[in-house]
Amino acid sequence: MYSIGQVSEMFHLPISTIRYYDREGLFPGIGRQSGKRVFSEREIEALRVIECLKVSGLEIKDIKQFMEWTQEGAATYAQRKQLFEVRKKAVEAEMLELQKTLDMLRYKCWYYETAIADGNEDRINAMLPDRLPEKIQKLYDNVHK
Amino acid sequence: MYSIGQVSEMFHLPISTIRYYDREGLFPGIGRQSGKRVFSEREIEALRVIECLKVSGLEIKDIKQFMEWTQEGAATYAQRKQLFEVRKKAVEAEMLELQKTLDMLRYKCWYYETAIADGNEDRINAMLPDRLPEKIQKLYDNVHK
DNA sequence: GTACAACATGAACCTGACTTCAGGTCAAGC
DNA sequence: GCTTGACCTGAAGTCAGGTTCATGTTGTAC
Repeated sequence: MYSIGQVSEMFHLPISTIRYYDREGLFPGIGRQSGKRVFSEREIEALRVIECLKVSGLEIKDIKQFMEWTQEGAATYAQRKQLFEVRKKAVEAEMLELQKTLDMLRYKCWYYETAIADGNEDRINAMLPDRLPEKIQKLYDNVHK
Repeated sequence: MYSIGQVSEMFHLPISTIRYYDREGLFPGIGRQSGKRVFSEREIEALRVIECLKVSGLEIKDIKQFMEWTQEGAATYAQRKQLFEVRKKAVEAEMLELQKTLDMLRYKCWYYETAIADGNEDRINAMLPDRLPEKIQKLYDNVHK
């Protein structure tokens, strides 16, 4: 059993954020002791799931929906599973986009390294768009296709 | 040379967004023809960089800063290179976090698959926290450490 | 019994990134 | 010359996800 302050430290979240989550219904049925929130293992796991779903791109109101489903027991197993399947696909797609972004960043790093070495962009411009060093050409093509 | 409408289609961005970017200074020195914005290869490449930097987590005002650097020529090569290096590290860190998120999502998918098969969570709870199937145990440990 | 830290509340405020709105310009086709 | 479509503007509105504020309560330490 933890106080809001302890949870704040455990998850490196401001207290105001945790209270905001509670206000938004992310801890349905959280316990109270003389007015103070009591975080049990249930709420701790809820927070782990909240972090996960947030990173996956889910909005707070949809996380609330999920938390309501967990209150309804076995009847909502299927919905809950589907939610995680959908999030899994979203994260996989996001990773592909980040991979492409990384290629652009790597290309730009090479670009400015070269520009710094040359003192200008003339030599690079002469190589564009299809006479770049092999590895760099791949990055360039991947992003400028 | 493209009109704002053509650029909107090319990048699947609302016209209002492109105008907003211009208002925020993301196309310094963009051309005009009888009042209308003219997007040349310069602005097209700018938009590719904008998308990249946005995905990497950079804010609009910092992208504006970068665009100003590109106006200043060779004097800012070093700053620009460093910006991309920093973004590269940020994206690499983000990918690590997404990888962890994916492990949580995979664990939860297994969890609900199993709960659906069993009709309840009793058998799963009996396996927790360290008697899960080997592959699942790894996901679980990775997330609940 | 009073000071203090840690909690509580509702309401207002903030920020970033857009979007919408009301009204105006411009070139092309009829 | 009028309509139409594509463009323009500044100002205001929206939305998510918090944060801040003013004020109040509670349990413990001195």
